[in-house]
Amino acid sequence: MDFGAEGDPAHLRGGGGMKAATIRDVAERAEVSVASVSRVLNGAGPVTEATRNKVLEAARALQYVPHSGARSLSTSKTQTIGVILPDLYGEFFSELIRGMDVAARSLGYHLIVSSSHDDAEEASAAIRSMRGRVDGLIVLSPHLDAANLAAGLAGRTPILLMNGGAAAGRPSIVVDNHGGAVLAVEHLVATGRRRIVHIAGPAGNLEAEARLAGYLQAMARAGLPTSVVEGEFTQASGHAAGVALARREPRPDAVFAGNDNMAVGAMLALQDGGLRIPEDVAIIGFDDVPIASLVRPGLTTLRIHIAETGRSALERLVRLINAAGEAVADTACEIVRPELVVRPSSNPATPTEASSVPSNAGERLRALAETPSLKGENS
Amino acid sequence: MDFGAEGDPAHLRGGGGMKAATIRDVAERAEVSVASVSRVLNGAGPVTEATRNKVLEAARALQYVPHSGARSLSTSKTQTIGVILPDLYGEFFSELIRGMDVAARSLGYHLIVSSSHDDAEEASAAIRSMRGRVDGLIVLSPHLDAANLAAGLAGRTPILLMNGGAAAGRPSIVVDNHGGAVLAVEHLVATGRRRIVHIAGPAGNLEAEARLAGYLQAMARAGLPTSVVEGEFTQASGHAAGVALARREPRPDAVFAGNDNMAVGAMLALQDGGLRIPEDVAIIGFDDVPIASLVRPGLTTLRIHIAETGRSALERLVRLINAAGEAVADTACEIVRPELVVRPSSNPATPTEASSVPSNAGERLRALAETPSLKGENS
DNA sequence: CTGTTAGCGCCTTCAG
DNA sequence: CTGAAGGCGCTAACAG
Repeated sequence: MDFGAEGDPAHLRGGGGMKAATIRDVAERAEVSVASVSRVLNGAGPVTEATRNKVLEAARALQYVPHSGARSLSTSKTQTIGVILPDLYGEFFSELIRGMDVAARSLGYHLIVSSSHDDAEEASAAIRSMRGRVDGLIVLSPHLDAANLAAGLAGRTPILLMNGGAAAGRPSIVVDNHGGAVLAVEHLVATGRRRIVHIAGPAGNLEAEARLAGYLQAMARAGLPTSVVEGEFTQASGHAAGVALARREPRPDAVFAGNDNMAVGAMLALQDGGLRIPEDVAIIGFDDVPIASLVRPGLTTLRIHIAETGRSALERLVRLINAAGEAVADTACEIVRPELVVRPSSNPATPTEASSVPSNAGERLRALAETPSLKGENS
Repeated sequence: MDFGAEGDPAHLRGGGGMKAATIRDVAERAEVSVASVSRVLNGAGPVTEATRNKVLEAARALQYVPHSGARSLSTSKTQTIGVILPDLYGEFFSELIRGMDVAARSLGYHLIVSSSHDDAEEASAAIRSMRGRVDGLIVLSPHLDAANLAAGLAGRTPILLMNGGAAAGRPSIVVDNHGGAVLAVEHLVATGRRRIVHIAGPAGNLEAEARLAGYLQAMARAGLPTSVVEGEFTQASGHAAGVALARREPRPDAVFAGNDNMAVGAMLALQDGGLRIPEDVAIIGFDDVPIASLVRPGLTTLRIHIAETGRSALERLVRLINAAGEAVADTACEIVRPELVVRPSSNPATPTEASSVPSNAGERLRALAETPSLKGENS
């Protein structure tokens, strides 16, 4: 043990002040080559039980941890995927990320998130800055069209589009926003509503526009006059819209908001304006974020299994990554169809006298019926 | 879409099939050395206007994007920081991450998140896997104590602890959970409540335990009998607790939940059980997540400016990173003091007859008063 | 089975 | 001002 007697005090510090050990340090201490160390640590290649032990013991002694950055460089695999999103507000994106994170973990990938890109240029820069640090990208930022995407990538980084603008020929996942909106309107019409207002998402947002289009079409088909208020997908904008609507004459008898965020904001505003939900005004949102079932009355909405969608998106991207070159096969645009979830906020108008009690029986009943879902979604 | 008249068919594909250009490719095309390219692209070092132009133009033609992984290896700076958290459920962590993300962006850092580590071993592995891909770590996972931390790092990766277990001698940020709990109880006592039950967070969670301890101490000081129900920080567990409490005799007149999640769950259960909030039972939570102001009645809680805390945490970590070696100065444990936010859920018991209208005047008033904050928080 | 040798793509002295 | 050369830490052919 000539080398063992070195007595280097720095090593004794247990990783406190020393520079991290490299594979070479381990090799020296174990008196083998770096190749052997690599082989042992990666479980690849033939190794004697003897050297294996020497390496393992040296690695432990040095508290060696492989430098994933260096490894990435030589394998050209980072085991991390990037997610480009518009911002982190609201529950939609956090749910989505949660789903992706779960999938990523189980597939051995890391997640690197990048958000709040105001314009296409900035978003494009963000995606560019990902080169060399991710194996693939999931893009949700609505600012990125096909052109900017192309400008952003030099290489063939696999990309999964989820920003509503299904660029033809690119793997993508889009929600059937139009169809969902139609379902919403049809539900309201079927339950006796006629003066149905739509609180739209921001102009330029493809999802918002598709939902708006669906509303317009369904209303036209029902022979009803349309009315659209502009919103921004935020609770605040929904609230503002609600304030305005509460004063409008004749008062709307239903509100279809472009997403749950705005629906909740509008609901609070309408309630604060003295209107009863759903007796005076029915409300329906879009997305089915967790909060939708927690507000009172519970919010009718179009359910997208958000976390589930995120999980499946990530899995598909990983498949794309592994498929590498010949993945030209997967160029499909997967469509997620929202499902109508009826909650008390859109109950058919009930007799006026019944609505003055804190909670009518019907609502109470539904609330209880919903309870189990809490467990399923949150435990 | 004229990508240049070069006529290279591969390039026309808009980054479709070519392998990404390297710095060497740029150098060759510009007929200079890689060193010059590097200098130009990094704006460092003296360069002739002529070569600078040649390089720039070559880079553009090749759609060159620097490989950040490679750059990291040579500069030993990744410009990304890792966040280790227990899970992504609920609004608390998503708010926190949002705050961090904003700060990271403005400081030129990326964020890599890693969550859902069930035990200390797994969490320790996660943090180990970060070596070489982050410049620093923010640890929120409650499973990691000082020992496991030390075991995880070989080098001197800066770490900011936020898991409630302020390891002495390590930079950390902790919430004054004990003090907050005392505030909660004192508020309830001051408004006439006596049978105050605590829904505690999971045993073993330091935050949960501190809040519990605060509750016990404040109750003792007030000369009141204590009662604790176990929860898990989830809405479901809060709901379950609420169901049990609704049946209890004598009925509690106040519930202090370990966090807002559980408070909301309990509130719904109590309401569904026919109890009125706050007339029959007052409820108070902890954290002040966005949803706290959206449920009805609005939830009284202890406000932690979550996103703000996240932002400041990230900034501090970056400071630590830049301070590099001599940072032994910052070993402090920053304390975040929660602030009591009174909302209708803990209003003093009001006359019974007033409570039968859908919303009493007082609640209505407060709801309106809260509205502006929506704008600030969500726009 | 093991060691040697090239790189991965970039930055950065150090001469010229 | 510019180019050549040596790493950063690791993996992956090759020879032995």
